[in-house]
Amino acid sequence: MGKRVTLADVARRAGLSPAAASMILNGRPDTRLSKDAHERVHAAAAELGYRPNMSARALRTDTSHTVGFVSDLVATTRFASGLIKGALGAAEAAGQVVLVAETGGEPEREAEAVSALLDRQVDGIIFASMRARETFVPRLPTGLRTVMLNATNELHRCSVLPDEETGGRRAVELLLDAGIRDGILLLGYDAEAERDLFRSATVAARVRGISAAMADAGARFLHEESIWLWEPAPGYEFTARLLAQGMRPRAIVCLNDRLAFGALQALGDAGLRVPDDVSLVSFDNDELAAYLRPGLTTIGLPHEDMGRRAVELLLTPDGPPEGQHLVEMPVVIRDSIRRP
Amino acid sequence: MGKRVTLADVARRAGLSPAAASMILNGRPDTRLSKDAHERVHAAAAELGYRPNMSARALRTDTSHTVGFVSDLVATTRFASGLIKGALGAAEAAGQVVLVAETGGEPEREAEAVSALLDRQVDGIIFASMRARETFVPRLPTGLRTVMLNATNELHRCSVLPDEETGGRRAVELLLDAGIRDGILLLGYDAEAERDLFRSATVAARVRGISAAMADAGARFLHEESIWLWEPAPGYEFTARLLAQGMRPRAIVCLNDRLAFGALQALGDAGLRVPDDVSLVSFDNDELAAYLRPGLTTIGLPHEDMGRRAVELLLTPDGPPEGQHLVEMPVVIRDSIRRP
DNA sequence: AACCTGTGCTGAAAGGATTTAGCAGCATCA
DNA sequence: TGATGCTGCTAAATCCTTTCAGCACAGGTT
Repeated sequence: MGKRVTLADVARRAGLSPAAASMILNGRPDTRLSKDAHERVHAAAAELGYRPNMSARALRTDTSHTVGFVSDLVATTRFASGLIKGALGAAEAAGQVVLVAETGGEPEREAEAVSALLDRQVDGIIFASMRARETFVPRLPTGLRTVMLNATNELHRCSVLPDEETGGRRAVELLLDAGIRDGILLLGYDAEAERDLFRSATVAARVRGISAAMADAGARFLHEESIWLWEPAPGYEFTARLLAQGMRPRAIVCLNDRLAFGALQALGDAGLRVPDDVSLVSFDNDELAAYLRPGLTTIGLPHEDMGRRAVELLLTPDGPPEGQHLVEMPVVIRDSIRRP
Repeated sequence: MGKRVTLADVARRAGLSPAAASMILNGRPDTRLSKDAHERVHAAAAELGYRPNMSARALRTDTSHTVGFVSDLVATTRFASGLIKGALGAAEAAGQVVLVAETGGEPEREAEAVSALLDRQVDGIIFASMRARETFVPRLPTGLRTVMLNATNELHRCSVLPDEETGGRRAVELLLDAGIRDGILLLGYDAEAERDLFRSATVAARVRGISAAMADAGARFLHEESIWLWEPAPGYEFTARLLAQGMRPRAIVCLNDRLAFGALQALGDAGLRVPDDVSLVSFDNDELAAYLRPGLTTIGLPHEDMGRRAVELLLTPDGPPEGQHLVEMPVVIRDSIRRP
């Protein structure tokens, strides 16, 4: 029953050919169809509630108004879903729809996912990564639009990344603005980490920004503690140990919120109050950061903005512009830095 | 360059008509094509790396091997992305691909999203909800397959829900198994909450299971504390107040992990140790639950299983079977319940 | 009168798969 | 010998949209 309305139905009702109706509905510029014809077609389309059949259109034009989103991980972190959410929003705004695939980072699944998307004639593919910065991408037909999201690739040069360097600067600046220049402890930087595929580029840039801001202020860290695993437990242990050694920092920069969580507990156990005795600033704006008391002031990862940006770049009329597109990291002020 | 391989190419190479090739590749049962023809076609397809054009197929058959996933919220909780992840996995296993749309729960966006999916001839739509149990669904063409995920709807009778009642029982049973029958405190139940659209059904079933298990064991709660906002701060405050009043529970059942987080802090501040002095069990298996020390023993929400299940139901050959399909909640044992 | 030039529109093909109807050849049967 | 049935395959229509080539007519030139 109730078959879908086709272009032919619209054309018939407007007393025109499907060809004319098609041109009019697509707003072809150079056509010579009368004003009257335009009105009749639009009226007919509206009255019948016509919606074009995307499969037919895709078959003919090889564009589906659909973008592919291939991610190594989807559910593990809020980061991943933030990227997707941003992408969905931008796609919706552009009248597109998003095909999502998860690959676990396995090249075979990735190749299969890409094939499945190409079978459906997606207009472009976003490759998002949660774990590796330089990311594997299967061979693709030339001319396919691609954007690397939180990732880079030799062959696919348009990528969207958080502006970690500026973010790093901001963290330090927050402390400086609070009048803290000395006695700052850095928690989490690991020279080894730079060689790690996962966070190498991220961490390097973040630390670069931190160092630059310190240097600009003519300040030096009281101590830099390398920590491999950025989780609450090590954060707790290292902080507790330093405190036990008699170190009395005025502030701690933690390279992520989970370390900060641990540090916060250790400070509490040592009878030190945040932010009165010690200020704390960290990175990521983890869900955690809002739960803690005091709430963590943190430099957030701009998940949604990045996802949004990726779609916008993908749909740029002339194709995605090459280059690293840096997205500003939000400064989330809570209560872990003392008021000046 | 390098145009895609079409069915006609395969047929030509196999020395047959496209019709024959189509039947063979689709494994039509009643056809009378020779064994030899079968082999030639499959060989040709493999050699050329043929992949069918889904748009063409969809145009002809009105099936796209694509499922729609319409969700009110995508990024807010791990719950949402877990549902998606599960759906993606099951879809991949079934050779399908997933079109995701987010609506914010707004009927207009929802209607638009559904239209966009129907334009692409999806084989069915999953309606997922994070916030409302009885969920709005726009009018749909008859015959479209639908599954409600973490939601219910009058007209669309196939839904997937967590088995909260059994989950509630499990929580209590964990305490009973640890030899704790008395001095149990219930934190979070709110009679008012039952009337709240969001978690009404969930909470009601959860509490029903808890009560049933207690009754079965002939046990009664030491105290039941209603808390409206299930966040760490209220968890802390209510627990601290009860302790200050001199209450000394042997165990606390928290209706979610965030409350438990607060309770844990309050217990610590009062000098009580978990699990030695007080055992703690809660719900949701929030990210938080693993971070805390001790790790929270919790009854998890089976996000991924639910997402997976929804796709499986959607693709059931005879259409999604009506009814409430309950998914078992996992018991996540950590260290917040004392060993017996 | 023949020739252009615009104007406003249409016919038909194309895109790639599926599916129905049916053709040719051969064997069987009466 | 003609009818019948089976086997193995193909021609052509169909799904719906887009797009190229071009038709018919009006009005203006030469």
